[in-house]
Parts: sequence; structure tokens; C-alpha cells
Amino acid sequence: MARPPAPSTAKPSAALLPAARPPARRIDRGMLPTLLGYAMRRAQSAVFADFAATFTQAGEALTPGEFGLLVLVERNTGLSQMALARALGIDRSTLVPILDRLQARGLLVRHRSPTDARTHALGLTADGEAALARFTRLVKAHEKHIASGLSASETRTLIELLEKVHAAARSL
Amino acid sequence: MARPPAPSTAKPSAALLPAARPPARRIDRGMLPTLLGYAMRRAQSAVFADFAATFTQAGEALTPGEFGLLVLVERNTGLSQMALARALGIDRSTLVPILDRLQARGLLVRHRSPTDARTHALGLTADGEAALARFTRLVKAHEKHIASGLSASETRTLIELLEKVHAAARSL
DNA sequence: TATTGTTATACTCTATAACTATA
DNA sequence: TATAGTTATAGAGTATAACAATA
Repeated sequence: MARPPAPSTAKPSAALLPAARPPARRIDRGMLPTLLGYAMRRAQSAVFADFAATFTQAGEALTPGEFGLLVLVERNTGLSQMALARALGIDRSTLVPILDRLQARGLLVRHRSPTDARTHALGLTADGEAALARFTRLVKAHEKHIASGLSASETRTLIELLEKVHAAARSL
Repeated sequence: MARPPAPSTAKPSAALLPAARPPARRIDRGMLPTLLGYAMRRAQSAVFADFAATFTQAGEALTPGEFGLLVLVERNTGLSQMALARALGIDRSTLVPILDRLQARGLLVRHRSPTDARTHALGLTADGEAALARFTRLVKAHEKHIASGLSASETRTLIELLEKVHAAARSL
């Protein structure tokens, strides 16, 4: 139906809006904002998105999980896949394609262990070391951004409280 | 190879261990424990596992995301899929199979909207309402557990700080 | 033309079960 | 017999692109 030309009494800005959709109903979230789990999921998802954006903007591609993995391998050279999977809290079969990808990118190698031929001794390549140095700078920038609304002491408090939640959730 | 009977000088408890594996090297996590993002991911993953365990033990099956979705539909009956997807922060195509599953479980229905035949008006069934009441009790028990290491004021502080992180991560 | 819901497709993360080689 | 790594498989979550119905 053709709308008549807006009379001078109409709100000018509203009349110029492109679509004038239904008023975009305000969502009632009920009890959700009182839930710790909900607050964590929301914050986590925004943090994840910012991590990705930080890397993409810099022309790099990495997930938080991959960063954690690279740090663990660098700090624990010669680690086996089992030990790494345990440290990451994932199944050993889950780890395989992740390592495949990082190895295909030339960041990481699987050496044969001389002492136990069943295991692979993991290590970073020279490229992997260099990349991790770049990644670490990006992670620090990202951390600075997500903590930009917090004082240094609030950030420490937040990490402490999260550690307590981690401990409580694992208990029993 | 047969192990000789432990001489009396051996540590008795160690001699009785089933496998006596290599000493399970202590993992060095480097800078990771100083990172907010890392603390959030770890806590989040433990909280997620506890959520699942709470529901499984009670003979129910639900994810945190499904719970949030059901609450939103209950509190905003008649919501469209687009509006729900926006509220959840996911793509509308991602929502389709999730709604399919909840509808197949008889918890939720898609009605045709009388005012705009393109949209579906979402709503809970009577079964869905009853289930959500049960789910809400389980979520409260779960929340109590994951916050069991925190005082009431610490819990409030944690939620506030997470909200600040959420806001900062979304900015720019 | 634009929007809503759907489908087709693809990728990642996750797990379990079974296979292999080694111990 | 038990462990390490791999493969096959399956399910959930995520997205993009294209399509039909409707506005």
C-alpha cells in the first residue's frame, strides 16, 4: 500500500529510515543475566570473536586453542601426543587432525622418540618459533583490548575468580 | 619380564602400583596462566562439563545453549526465528537444525504468523513449559555448584567483571 | 527489491571404537 | 596385555551461498 507523503507533523528522521521495520521488539532475557554460566558464555564468545579479529586484521590465522597448543609444545619440547592431549583436556584422537594442520603449515614436527618408538616427540620448527613470537605479540594486544574496561587489579581478581570456578566445577 | 619380589628397601606403595609409568612430566604452561582468555576458556570448559553432568545425572539432556534458547522463547512468545537468532548471536541458518531438534522433542512449536506469513511465531508447548521448569531447577543446582568456591559477593563481582569484558571485547 | 526461513555444503571440535605398531 | 598414534565414523556448532515464499 502506498504511503501518503508524510505530513509535516511526522517525525522527519523516522520518515527517512530505509525500511522502517517492526520496532525490533526488546528481548526479555528473564533469569539469564543472573547466571554465572550465561555471563561466562557471553563474555567468552565476544573474547573469541576479538581474538579472531585481531589475528585476521594482522593477516594471520590462529585459534585460541592452537595458540595454547603451540605454547605448550614450545615450553615442553619432546612432549608426546598423549601428554599434550591430557594437558589440553582433549582426547588423543581429537588432537591428530589439529597437529596435522599445524604440521602442514610448517609450524610443528613429530619426531620419532628414540626411547619409546610408540610415541612422537613434538617440537616447533624454526618457522614455528618465529610464528609463535608474532602470535604472542598479537595475543598480548588482544588481551589488552579485552581487559581495557578493567583495572590491573580487577583483571587479577577476575583471573582468580575464574580459577576458583574452574576448581569448583571440576570437584566431584 | 618377571619383576623380582620387591626387596624390603623398595618403597612399598610404589612397588604395588599397576603400571609404574614414566614419571608423567610436569607441564610448563608458560605465560598461559597470566592470560584472561586462557582462564576464561578453562573455566568455561569445566563449567560446560558440569552442566552436562548435572543434566545427565538427572536423566535429562540439554546444552547451555538450548537452555538459553528455551528461556528466550518462553519469555518472548511469538518471537520470530530471525529475532531469536539475533538475540542468540548466531546465523539464522544455524538456528534451523537446533529448532528442528527441540521441536522433534515436542518442547517447542513453529506457528505461522498471521501478520507476516514469512515469519514463524515460536512458542513452547505445554511439555516444553514443564520441561523448562525442571531444567531451571537443574540449572540452579549447577550454578550453586560452580559458584561453591565463591562468596555471594564474589559471584556478583565475577558476573560484573565478565560483563565488562564482554563490553570491551565487542567495542570497535 | 528486501526479508524470512530453508537447504546444500563445508569446516571445526568433539568423542567412541577399532586398527597398527610397539612395549 | 597395555599403550601410542591413527583411522573411520558420527554428532553438534558454526558459517556462506542460493532458493522459494512473501512483503
